Amino acid sequence: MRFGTTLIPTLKENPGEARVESHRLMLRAGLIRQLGAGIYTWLPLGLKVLRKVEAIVREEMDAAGAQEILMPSVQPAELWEESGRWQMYGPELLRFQDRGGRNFCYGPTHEEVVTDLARRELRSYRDLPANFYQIQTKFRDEVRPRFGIMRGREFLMKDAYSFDLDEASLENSYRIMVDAYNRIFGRCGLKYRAVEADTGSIGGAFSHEFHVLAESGEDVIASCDGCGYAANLEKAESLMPSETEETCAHVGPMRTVATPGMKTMEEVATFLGCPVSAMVKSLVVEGDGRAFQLLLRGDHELNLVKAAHALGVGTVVLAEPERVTALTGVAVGSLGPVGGRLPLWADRSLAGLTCFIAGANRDGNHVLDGVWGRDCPTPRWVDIRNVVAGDPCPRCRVSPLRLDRGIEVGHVFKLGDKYTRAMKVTVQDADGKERTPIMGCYGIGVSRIVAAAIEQNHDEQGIIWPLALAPFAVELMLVNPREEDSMKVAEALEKELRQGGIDVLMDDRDERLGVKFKDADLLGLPFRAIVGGRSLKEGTVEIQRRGQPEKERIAIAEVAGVLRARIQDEAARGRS
RNA sequence: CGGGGUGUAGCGCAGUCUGGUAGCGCAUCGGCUUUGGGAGCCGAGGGCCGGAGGUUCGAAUCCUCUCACCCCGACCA
Repeated sequence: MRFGTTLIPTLKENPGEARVESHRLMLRAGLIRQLGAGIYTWLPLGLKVLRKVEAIVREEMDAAGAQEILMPSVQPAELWEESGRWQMYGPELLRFQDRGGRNFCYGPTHEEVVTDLARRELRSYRDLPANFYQIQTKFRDEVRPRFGIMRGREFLMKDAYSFDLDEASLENSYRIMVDAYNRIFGRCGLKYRAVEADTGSIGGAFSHEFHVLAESGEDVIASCDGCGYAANLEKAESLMPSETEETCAHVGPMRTVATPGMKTMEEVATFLGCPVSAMVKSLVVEGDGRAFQLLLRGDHELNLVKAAHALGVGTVVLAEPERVTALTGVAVGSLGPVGGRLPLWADRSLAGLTCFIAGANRDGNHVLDGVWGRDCPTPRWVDIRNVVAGDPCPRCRVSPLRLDRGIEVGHVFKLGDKYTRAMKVTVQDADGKERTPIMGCYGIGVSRIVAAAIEQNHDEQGIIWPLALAPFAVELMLVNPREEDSMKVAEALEKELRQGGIDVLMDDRDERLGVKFKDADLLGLPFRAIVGGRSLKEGTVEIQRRGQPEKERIAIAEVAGVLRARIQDEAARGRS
């Protein structure tokens, strides 16, 4: 491909709206252009990258025995009513009507469609296990699209759905997908981590997320360098403290002190001269029509997902301050465990406090030297907080947990019979009995991988593509395209490389060399060959690896061979 | 959804407070020079100042409405 005749609109200046490096660089390198909030056009170079990711995903899915299909992006509401999600799904679901007033949605996911396919086409246990996948455009009307392609509303996703007769078979299908995912992300040249994840409202035994590690990631993942445990923050467990903490020198009788006008934990802690970690904060949540008072150490954060599990309710929401007062008779700042109206559920970490400081359930007052079971009912000890860096690993109980940020690029989980049951999928088993298959579902954010790869691979000058994702392996730069000799050498080299199966972008523009260098750095193609000028006079071509400063002069006749060898070498190392 | 911000040339921005016929840099086009890391000089083209309504002799500028995009928040009492 020639630079001069391809739409590669590079930008010298930083676009104002971009907040993360991948977004900035994708705009500056001319990979994408925004059409609306969270909606982007892929320009030629960006599309090349997207296709590379797609190809890797497709190869590995095929190799794992999954069958590619393509389902409609527009889906009739009836299917969603059958599964119950027409009501359950919130405003993220883009709904609209056809000319006859019939309801449709633009698919944010395809469980309903694939399940409908399964009930029509799968008859016998001999048709199982089956795994269908597609690579398709999805639309989710995100509350707040941001970071360019990273969290767009429209995006390209690979989604796969497996059907098995029993749990053991599903286990196997699931494992095959996890293996395939590891190969996919490895081949993409990404530093990633597979983590245990919450299964959400769908339930099911377990679930894994695949995260590309990056500072700008929106998710937090906890991991243990000692034993390899890794989980996202929603899921990561905290342990019951093994020893009690001496929070009071002498445990005396409980006292009440006035803390007029103090609203935050910090204000009260400062006033009382005690650490925030010795204080107990109370939060009121509601779920399934019931209200609960949750207790946490002052320096800990509530985890709503874990709280929902602990309380045995579907979802929980934090009550508004007015609602809290209505339920408890106290303003939020003075809520506490002593003499309250609501059932108490406390994070396990509080079991380690010999005594506590908390709101007094009287406006403007706090209690000191409270003791569980003496001054208030002993709460139920549950795991409802976010883990923090340094917490002991819940699995090996030895090493400390570390927290990293990640970009979720893959998610696999077992669906069970949620959809097959709701939509009445059955097959006959060997005994001729009707059985309901169970499902697994496996997603990869194809377009998000492009952004994640850039997030992980760039410098001040621009992108540094992993070889496997680079739109071209080589940029062939002509110092002066008007020189006939240079052009001849470059064209011969381009032809030779192409015949060797290597993608080449030739910068044949009649621009100043500096412009071409800057653009080359920005585009970040792995290898660069510079034809012309002083090196050509001595019969050589300069080659350079993006990200490394050295340039090498190689005899013209050998350039293609050297480049091919380097590329093959890197590709081989990338796969191992 | 709540709060804040911004819409002016392809891109980045000034001009808005204090109304007076729209500007800068980059990019684009032409000419000359230059040519190994975003060149210099000369010249040129390009604007429904997001949209609608209003106030005024006169509106990018003031008022009302509206649309779009961006940011922050939507758990810490």
